Amino acid sequence: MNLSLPDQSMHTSCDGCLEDDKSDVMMPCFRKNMYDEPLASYSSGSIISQLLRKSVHGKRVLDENSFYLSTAADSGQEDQSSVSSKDSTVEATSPTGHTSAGASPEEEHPLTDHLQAKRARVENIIRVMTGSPNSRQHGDNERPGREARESYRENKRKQRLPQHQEHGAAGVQVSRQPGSRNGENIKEEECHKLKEQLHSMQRLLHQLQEKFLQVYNQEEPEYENGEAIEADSDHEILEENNCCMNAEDDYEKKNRRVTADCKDQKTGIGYLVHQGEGQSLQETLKQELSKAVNDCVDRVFKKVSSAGLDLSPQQRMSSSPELHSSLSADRKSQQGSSNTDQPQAEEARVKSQPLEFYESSEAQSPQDQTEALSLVVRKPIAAPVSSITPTVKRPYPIHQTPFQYNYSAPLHDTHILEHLLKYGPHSNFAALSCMPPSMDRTSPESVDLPWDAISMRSKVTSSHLGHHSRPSSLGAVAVDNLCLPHVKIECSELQNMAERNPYMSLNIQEGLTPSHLKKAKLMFFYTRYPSSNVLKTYFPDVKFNRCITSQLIKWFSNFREFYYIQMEKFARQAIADGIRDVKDITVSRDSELFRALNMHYNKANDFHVPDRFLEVAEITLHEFYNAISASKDSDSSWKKSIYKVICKMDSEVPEEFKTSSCM
DNA sequence: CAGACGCCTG
DNA sequence: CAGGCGTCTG
Repeated sequence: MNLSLPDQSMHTSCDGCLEDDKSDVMMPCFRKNMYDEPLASYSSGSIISQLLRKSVHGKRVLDENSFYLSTAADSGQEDQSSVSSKDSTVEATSPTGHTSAGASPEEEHPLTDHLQAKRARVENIIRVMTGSPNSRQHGDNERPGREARESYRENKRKQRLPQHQEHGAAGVQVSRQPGSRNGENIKEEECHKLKEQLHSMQRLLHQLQEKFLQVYNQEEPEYENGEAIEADSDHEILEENNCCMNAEDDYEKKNRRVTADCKDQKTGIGYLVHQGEGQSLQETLKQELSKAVNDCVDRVFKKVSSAGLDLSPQQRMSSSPELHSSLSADRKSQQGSSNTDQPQAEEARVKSQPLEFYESSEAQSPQDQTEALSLVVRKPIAAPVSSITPTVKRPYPIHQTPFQYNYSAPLHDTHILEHLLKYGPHSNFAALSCMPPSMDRTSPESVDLPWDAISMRSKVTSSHLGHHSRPSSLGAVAVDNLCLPHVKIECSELQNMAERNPYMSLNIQEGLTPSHLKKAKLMFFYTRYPSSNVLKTYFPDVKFNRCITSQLIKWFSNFREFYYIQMEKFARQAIADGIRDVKDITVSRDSELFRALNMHYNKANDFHVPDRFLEVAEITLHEFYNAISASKDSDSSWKKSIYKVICKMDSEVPEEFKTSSCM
């Protein structure tokens, strides 16, 4: 298999947007922006400081109180550029006065001021996230451009939600005297701040979940009485956290109140914290926070979107600026600020978390589902969520709940919509299953929203619900979480593995997602007969079991089926066309055969099919032509010999495909 | 017997 | 693409 892959084999139309690094080239193949700046860029002791500084700098989202939800990595290149330009525009009208006030001063200030500023920023983030979105609209540029620190400190006390927040921050302030801290303490403080953020976000998640429940209850009143209150907490590994010990208890208590999703996120966080000797602890915490929120909010939007957004398939798959803007008409006006200042920082943040638990839902999916259930797990979000920065408002306003967040990278509405429209609302509404009983059930704006997701996975209920220790009162909604016992065991094992292995930050999937399918299809260009080991190698983010393996194998079997059908069809066509010599039969990129295949395996046409595939296709076509010409097709198993030939022509799948996050 | 494959079907 | 079934193999 000395199949040298053409240099451009992984080339894509959007290569210009990314660096030349090979691994980076992989991503654009799937129209994902996998940002290339490694986390190591933040190797300095205060990662969060840099992040926050960058967040503040040029964006002013904090002061703008306009935190928008966005998904990070899956934005198309065109999106990227369009967003950038938009952001630039917005930036011009945004309170740029803050920018200099917020960013530059602290670079020169001594450590004390620096830390205070950082703290202030974090607190401001929390404040903004917990504050009412209506309290201040983004557009109010005239917001005074006072010193950021002042502003933050002020807001810290005025606008933070009661309880934990104030509490935790006060604790920090009291116990930590600025100027007397060494690097470790700084870390601790940052960790603490992040935890405060987590608390805040968890509360917001809670609110979101309340919204979910409201909607749900209005749609599915039959479940209202028994809403599952998910187990308090199966795993609490946060005690492993070795920083911010004084906040730990409080943190733990609060975490117990959060939903299953939160718990999952928290578990991830806990694990990440556990591994937290790394400098990226703060970073990972931040990421997890963002992801947790994003995950929940995404569900909201999926739900909302199911209410009647009507997009053509093209639109669904499109990342076009048009759609982008059409779906978020108010985004521009509310957009906090520009990305353009710190694109690399955001990119780094995104890329630094390629395999993390941004999809808590996946971990809850029934991995050993029976065949009654579609094996493709709907992926809530195909892209990692980033942390705090740019601001993209969700296309749908969610009233009553002040969840406006900001995320580091542009979380494109289009992507969210694209995803949810393409795959439907993920059934993973695990959040609901552990909602606190005290829910506000009167959310008028949600009454009309259909809850398609509820029926989506009803197939599963028949077979596995009974196994769950706490039969879901939410019906199919929680089906994904109703893992079979052994599934649950595997989940636990996975978590244990994650806890034990500091390097295992893979966002292990409990099921195959459409992204995996897409990846598999692209892999088909290289290998038609992948072995189980190859599959396991190239789907490192998949928790393999018999079912998953079989599914993947089945996928490739289906791919082959289509492939050979096309081959036979075109071979017969060639014969019908009177072609006498096999050599007259070629397969080029212009060939109809290739176009048919490309359409099937590379629908988006964003992947440069390796030349080798064309060769194999041509050989296959020749085989079929020869066999048919020799009337071998009268034999019932005449194709077997062809299969035998073709199966030897697999080439090695590029390493890039091993990157689980590339999808 | 499990796993892999192919074929057929929906 | 998934299910189901039959076949083959080790």
